[in-house]
Amino acid sequence: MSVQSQLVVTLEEIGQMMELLGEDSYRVSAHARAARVIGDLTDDIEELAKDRAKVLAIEGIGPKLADKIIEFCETGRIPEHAELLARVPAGLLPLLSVSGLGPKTLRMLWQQGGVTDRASLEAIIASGAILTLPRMGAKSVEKIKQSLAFAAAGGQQRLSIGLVLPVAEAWVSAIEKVPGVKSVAFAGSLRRGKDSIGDIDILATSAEPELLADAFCAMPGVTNVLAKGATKCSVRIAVPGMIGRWKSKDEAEPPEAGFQIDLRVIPKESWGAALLYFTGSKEHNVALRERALSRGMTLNEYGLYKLDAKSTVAKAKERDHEKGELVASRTEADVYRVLELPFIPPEIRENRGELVLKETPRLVEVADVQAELHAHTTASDGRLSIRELAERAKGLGFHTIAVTDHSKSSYGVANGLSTERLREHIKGVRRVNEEIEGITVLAGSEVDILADGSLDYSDELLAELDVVVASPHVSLAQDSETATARLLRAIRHPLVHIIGHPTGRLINRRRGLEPDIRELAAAAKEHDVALEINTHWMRLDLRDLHVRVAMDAGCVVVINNDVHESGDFEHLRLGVLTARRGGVTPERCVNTWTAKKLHGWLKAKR
DNA sequence: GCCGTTTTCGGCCCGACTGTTTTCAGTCG
Repeated sequence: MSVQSQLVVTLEEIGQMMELLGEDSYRVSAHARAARVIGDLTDDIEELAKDRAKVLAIEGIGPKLADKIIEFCETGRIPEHAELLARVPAGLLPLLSVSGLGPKTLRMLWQQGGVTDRASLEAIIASGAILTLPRMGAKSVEKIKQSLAFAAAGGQQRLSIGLVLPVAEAWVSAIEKVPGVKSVAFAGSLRRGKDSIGDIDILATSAEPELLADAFCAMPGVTNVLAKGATKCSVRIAVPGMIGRWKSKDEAEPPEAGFQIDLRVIPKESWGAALLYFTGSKEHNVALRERALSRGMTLNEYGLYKLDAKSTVAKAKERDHEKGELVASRTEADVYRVLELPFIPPEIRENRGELVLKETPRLVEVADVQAELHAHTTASDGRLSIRELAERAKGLGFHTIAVTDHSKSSYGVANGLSTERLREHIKGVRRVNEEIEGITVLAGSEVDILADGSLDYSDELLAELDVVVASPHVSLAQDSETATARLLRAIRHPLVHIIGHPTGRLINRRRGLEPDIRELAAAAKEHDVALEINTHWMRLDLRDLHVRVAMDAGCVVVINNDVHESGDFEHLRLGVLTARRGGVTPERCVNTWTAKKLHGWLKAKR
């Protein structure tokens, strides 16, 4: 784990332990916020820590937290963390993530019920002793019991957006068919395009809210109704945790994940305010509400209200919005406009600097993508022939498709091509390119970056190819320093155009390499190499924060579907969401370029 | 513990639902 991730965990734990000790909630949230901003940092925290002023410049970091952060970077520890660990049973911390168990309840269970970990919690539930504790009735205990069982079955994990998006879309269509329903949309992290999703938030307007609530809770697939009210319902459904080619043959079918769907029914005049509110992120919302307050307004999910002259913050606190004049609520854009902001695309609503934008950024869109530069055929481990691949790409309106089958080291796992087979394959690609009209078919390779950073084919052979995608496939547990050196060597190779799925991570399955992305991005900029955003739902690699680093460094990216079969082209939207989260504009994404510009870029390395 | 176009002290976003309560605390998003 990098120093940055270790620091994030340490700060989070300090906050959690303070919370369990019942300390001031603002100190608790200061630590939680610090953990988040450190986690989001695209600068090297160890570098920053050498200059106290730079640490203090981080939003939400004051003198005390700055000292703790610097001490951690210098010594690898924060004394306060150890002191707290001596006072709080370590076994309590994981219980905080059990749904329905909050800090107050856990603290009470600890101090009055002797609970110190999961086992002791289960014991007082089994013995019935828990029922004698304050606010612990039969229903509450049953909920805790269920949540524990649910967590033990692995039910609380986030799932890849690629698995969740189709489920959410199916639910939206089902809800649209309920009588009385007017508008339906999903919001939350799904709308923001995060790579993994914890639950689905759906927003609806209806002429008959009660009917909708009943219908929603009775939908096929619902395994559990968690809450049901007039405007808000929560249910749990089952979602397969894994599908497709990433499951090894001897692996048992993974358990279905219990997944939560929240439905909010709102008046149609509040649509924009509600969509804004439920899309989040929470941090973006908090920042918006603070902005509203500073302008004499208050924002909630029903609208933006102007407080009259004398009623500023004090009036807002009375939660009496009847006295305020509604100034915006119908569309998100209306709310932003009154707050003197441009429309902020959902993907960048993370309170990572988007509130200083003067105009809406023109982020890359699915329709901008005109080329695929990473595709496999039956020559290695793909399902399509060269021609089928080219026809499919042409059907999507692409001007260019690159055939990039695996290289020789991947023979065992992906039927990688020997030198001889690649030479034959190039001829086959050239032939199809001659025969087909309306699309350029390029000869390339997804060449393995070996453990030491060397490439899997000779330079002489690579020079015959139009496109070289260099990717790591093996030795994905290397330490950070080795991984950085390995990838830097590939970036500096004069014949390489693209670094494919740079970290090799698989969502929920494999951590992958943890190279210094800042160094890679700087080198990629210098050598004009594109870093790939691999769109496969299991990869989404580069991930959003890495993309942001790449954009900050001034380098270019490519959004590649890593096509193995026809359906893989449909992953494009996932990669585009990730790119947008990283702030990618079309001019910085090589496969949105015209054929002339893209081909010129490729030829510059030949 | 942080922060400042009314503040260097006194604030810190807002609302729905549940369960255990006779008016609200806790959790969640």
